[in-house]
Amino acid sequence: MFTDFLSVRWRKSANGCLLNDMSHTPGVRQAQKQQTRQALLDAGLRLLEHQNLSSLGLREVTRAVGVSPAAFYRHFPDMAGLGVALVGESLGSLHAVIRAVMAETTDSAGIIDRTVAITAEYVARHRPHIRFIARERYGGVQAVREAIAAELQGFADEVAAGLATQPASKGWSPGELRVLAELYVDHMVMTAAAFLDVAPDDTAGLEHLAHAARLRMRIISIGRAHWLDPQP
Amino acid sequence: MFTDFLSVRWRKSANGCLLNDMSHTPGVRQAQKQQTRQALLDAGLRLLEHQNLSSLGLREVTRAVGVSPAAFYRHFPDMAGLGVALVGESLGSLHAVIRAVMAETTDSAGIIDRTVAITAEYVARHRPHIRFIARERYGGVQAVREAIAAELQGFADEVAAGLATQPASKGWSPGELRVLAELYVDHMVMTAAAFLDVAPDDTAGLEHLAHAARLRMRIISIGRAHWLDPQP
DNA sequence: CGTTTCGGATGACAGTTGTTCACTGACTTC
DNA sequence: GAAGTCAGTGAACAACTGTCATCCGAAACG
Repeated sequence: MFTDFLSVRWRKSANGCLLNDMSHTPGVRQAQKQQTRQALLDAGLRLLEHQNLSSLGLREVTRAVGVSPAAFYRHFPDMAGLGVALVGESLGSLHAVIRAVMAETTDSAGIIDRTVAITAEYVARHRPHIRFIARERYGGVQAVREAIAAELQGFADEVAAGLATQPASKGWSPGELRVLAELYVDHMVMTAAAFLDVAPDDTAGLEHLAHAARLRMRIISIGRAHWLDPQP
Repeated sequence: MFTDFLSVRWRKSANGCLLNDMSHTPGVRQAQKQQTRQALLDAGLRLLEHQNLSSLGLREVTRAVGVSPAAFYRHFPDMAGLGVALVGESLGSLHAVIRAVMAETTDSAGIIDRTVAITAEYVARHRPHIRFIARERYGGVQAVREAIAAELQGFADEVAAGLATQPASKGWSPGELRVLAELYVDHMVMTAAAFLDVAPDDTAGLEHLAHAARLRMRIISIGRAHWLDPQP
């Protein structure tokens, strides 16, 4: 009954875009499949707010979704598989954000304020995702660790490319620029993780953390500006 | 039989130091207890190299030690209890190291080199402990997370106190100094975690990481030196 | 010496887990 | 409209988990 209702809903939208991207196996079947796949991901993420991926049970997830344990295998080979999928979901949308921030041409103080503000907002909007990333970055599941590391390296690549175009990078070798980019990325992760430790509605605590984050970025920024000065 | 052999061995050493420190309940009994307690900690740490604390089973640990599952409760109320004990064991000895490094009076470049070298050596010598800290810092067990956070805050306190005595800190407010100290501590943790990702015998990789760590510290150090410069 | 203390062993308890299997029935394709 | 695909089911499997009441025997104590 319920499934029927959903299938009709999905058939309509499938009719709307019949011959768009995927040629064969189009329509209701795949839509329903991706729907329960997404339900598994959502339930997993929710359960992971208070435990580690390595202690999250397969049955626990399927029970939360309301499907049989065996159904899990139609979507992921492992719990590690669900983990890597969650990494993509958590960090995938950040590439565009980073590119946008790096493309802005403002003064140093302005870009620091904006970076911290965007980080705070992103954490506020995707709390469980960020918590998952922080928790599993050095967690017990190798595949997930590697997926996160690859994603963060991608971020560092983009930041390094952005830094290279700035006039303030004159005199920096590519290797040094890469280290600076990684420092910025690690600082962003560190700040995001710190935001997780205060309640989402504790505006005073959040502002305190944001202030500290801006201060740290300013120190790094000043160090970058005086990098070529004669050393004492 | 095996227990008998051990008890005789311990009786001898207990006779050697009969009336030393603890007045009552002295000797063999406590020594044996602390011995298996340590065995539990060691086995736990070894098993935690490839998994998370929240997925580590009580029976798994006792099996590795060779004692019955019920014996675990004589030493820890929980697996979380074993976790907090491991935090103390991992980070306790670092306070002295940090104090020693902060007390040294060398030039900025020298202190950076030494800090990175000491970090690398400490990681090399206590690999499983550091891995445990990195893994559980944002892990799924609240008590352990809090224990780690408390220990790291203690480090930041000591670094802040050390920075306050340096002439380079003129013009810094206590709050700003505290942020700087936390930045140094976080950077140390970040560097230590990075060391874990390369093989212990990969000297080239280790030197590459150490080089990057020195570079990052130099950026921060320069930023600190020019903190009071008029901003452009 | 006898008595008490207590670290550890034993065995059982009720749950839970991951994985596999044949299967059903709605969607897809010809 | 018949044939095929395939997401999801239900049951069963062996293995495992944390916790408990109970007992044992060596160390500690008077």
